[in-house]
Amino acid sequence: METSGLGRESITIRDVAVHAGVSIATVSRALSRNRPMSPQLQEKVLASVDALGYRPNLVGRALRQKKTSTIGLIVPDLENPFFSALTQEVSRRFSKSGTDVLVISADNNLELELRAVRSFLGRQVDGLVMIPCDEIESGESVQLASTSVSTLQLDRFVDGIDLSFVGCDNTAGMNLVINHINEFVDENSHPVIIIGGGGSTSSGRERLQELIFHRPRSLVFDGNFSFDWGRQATAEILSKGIRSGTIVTTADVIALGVMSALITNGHSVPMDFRVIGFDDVGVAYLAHPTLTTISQPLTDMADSIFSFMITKPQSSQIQARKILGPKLVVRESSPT
Amino acid sequence: METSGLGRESITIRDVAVHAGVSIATVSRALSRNRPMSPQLQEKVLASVDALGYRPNLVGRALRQKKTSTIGLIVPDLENPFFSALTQEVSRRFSKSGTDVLVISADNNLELELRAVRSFLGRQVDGLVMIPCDEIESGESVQLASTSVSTLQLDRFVDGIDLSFVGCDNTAGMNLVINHINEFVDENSHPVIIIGGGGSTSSGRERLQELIFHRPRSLVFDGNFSFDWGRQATAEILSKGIRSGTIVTTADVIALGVMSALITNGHSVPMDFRVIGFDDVGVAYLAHPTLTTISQPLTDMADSIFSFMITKPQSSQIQARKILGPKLVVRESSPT
DNA sequence: CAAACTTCGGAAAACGTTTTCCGAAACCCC
DNA sequence: GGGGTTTCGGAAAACGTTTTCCGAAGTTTG
Repeated sequence: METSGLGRESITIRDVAVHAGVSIATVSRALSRNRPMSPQLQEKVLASVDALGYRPNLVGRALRQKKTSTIGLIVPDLENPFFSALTQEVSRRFSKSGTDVLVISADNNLELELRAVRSFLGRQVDGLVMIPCDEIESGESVQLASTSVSTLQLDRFVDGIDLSFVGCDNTAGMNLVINHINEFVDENSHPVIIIGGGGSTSSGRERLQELIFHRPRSLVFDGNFSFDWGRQATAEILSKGIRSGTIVTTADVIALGVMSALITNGHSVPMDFRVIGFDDVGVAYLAHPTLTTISQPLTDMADSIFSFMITKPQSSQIQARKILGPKLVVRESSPT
Repeated sequence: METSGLGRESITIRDVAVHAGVSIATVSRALSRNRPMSPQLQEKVLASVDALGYRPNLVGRALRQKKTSTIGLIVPDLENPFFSALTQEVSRRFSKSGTDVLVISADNNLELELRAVRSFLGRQVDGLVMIPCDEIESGESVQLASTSVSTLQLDRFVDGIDLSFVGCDNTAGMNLVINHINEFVDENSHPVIIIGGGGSTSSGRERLQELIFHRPRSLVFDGNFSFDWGRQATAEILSKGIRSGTIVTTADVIALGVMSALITNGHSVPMDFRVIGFDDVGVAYLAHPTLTTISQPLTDMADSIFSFMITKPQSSQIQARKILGPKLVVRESSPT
């Protein structure tokens, strides 16, 4: 009787078969209920499984079935609270159905993104969900992914690639913002300042475009989706001598950076500057003042991704796009 | 010549072998450089690999090698910015060495945590890193994990389990806080209010204990690691008629909730209440006022986890504990 | 130059499953 | 009770790799 030791020999289906005095095929069937079998035999096998504490080796199963019960999710940056919330939501949705979601953060880096795709493909994931880093440059990664496995784009898409997409309607979202600011902005006396971000992503571009379309005479800055960029852009604004206005951003992380910089420099929000974000991340409600923003339907997005994924055997010609409706949440940073 | 279609037949090592006119063993060797071979043959094989765009099936490899080049990471809650930052850091560290980190969020749920362990074990991960949900109740999960695979505890540990741990020195961290508040707290006139969280986790408990030990006469609240709990506790404090003091919390997320609630109710930080957090998540610097907190050495933690993991073949008797030193970061929320 | 190594490619086993195929037994229906 | 159908367990193939083992060359050595 060897008491553990370093012996990490795991029990296989064969051990169970021997213990129960049946063939391995029978064990497999008893567990998978793939074919009806006599109850007493089934019970005998299950008893052995229990006695030995057998757990199937999913690698072996995957090799045989050509199916891993796993999907990959590639996010640009886990530290952006919007993406971590979305990740959580997607995982939750899939875990209900028994498929695991494996997450890799590309760290906003195209090379890492491509590596992530390759890794997932090699691992034979059953599907791939990508939030592409770049509207153009991620083309290679997305293309590679989509030719080998059922692939979905989430939140952002790559230009010119015929591939299903799930995301929120950024244009509609920005129109809500426009309507909102129209309530207090007098075009001539009260400047609108636009701080974009992620201009090389589809969502960043869509949001920025819509803003500029409706407010063509605004001062525009473009950077990336980060706290720091918000802070930096604010410094520029202040250095131009601007001391009041409405600052519309394309993401909460930017808006939070903006508010932080404004307040640090002694300017009041919303008295001097109104600030508006996009995404409605958890901290938007926590900031001071609380941040007006556009709320994205995270749960709906996750649900859509899920149903697209399981009904994938559609003709690959018909690529569906699911665009979900965002909502305006007015808070202290931009009172009417 | 069939132009794609739905045919998702991937090329295997056999196809490469045929194309290059060699055996599959040779192809395998050419790719793995496992055994020296003549350069011209190697080149011929590599050319075929390129021509066909062959990528090895990692499932097949894993089955044969009994090794997946994969580790699992189980976090309690991805939406807590501390954990998402830590996750990113760990992933980054391992990806340098070619092993993928698969992440599952247990959603602060013991059942999901156990399921995550089982899933990872079935997937034959080479190692498992856990941030246990509960100091006691996670025992079953951690035990199960550690008996089957090389397992490490990160940031939190389970009581009474002999298993390596990497984390920061919470006691030392709280001592830094104590020293800091001693600079302005007069024991009798200026109350210290303690808002704990995660009392059923080792880190939450350690932090709270140390605080209570040094400030035994403080008002103490205990809840969980969340914005909402911070807000809720603040409401209680205010309802008791307390209008000033120093509020020490056991996590930034709590502290941010506290500040938010205080300011919403018209109380000033730091004039009326000083507030202190723990973790130094990104938003701590963004809040208003900026939050005094204890900074944890995330990169060092990831590095330690990595080196523990690769040098695992230590005798399982000698369980190492790596405790890293935290740093105090004084910001606007608690001036001296 | 024969004997003893060394080098290097290929055949085949192995990893742990699921599933196809077979054949034996049981059952049913006139 | 015999032919046909159904039921049900087991043997073996298959999934895509890596690696062990062989044996045929080539190379050294006394």
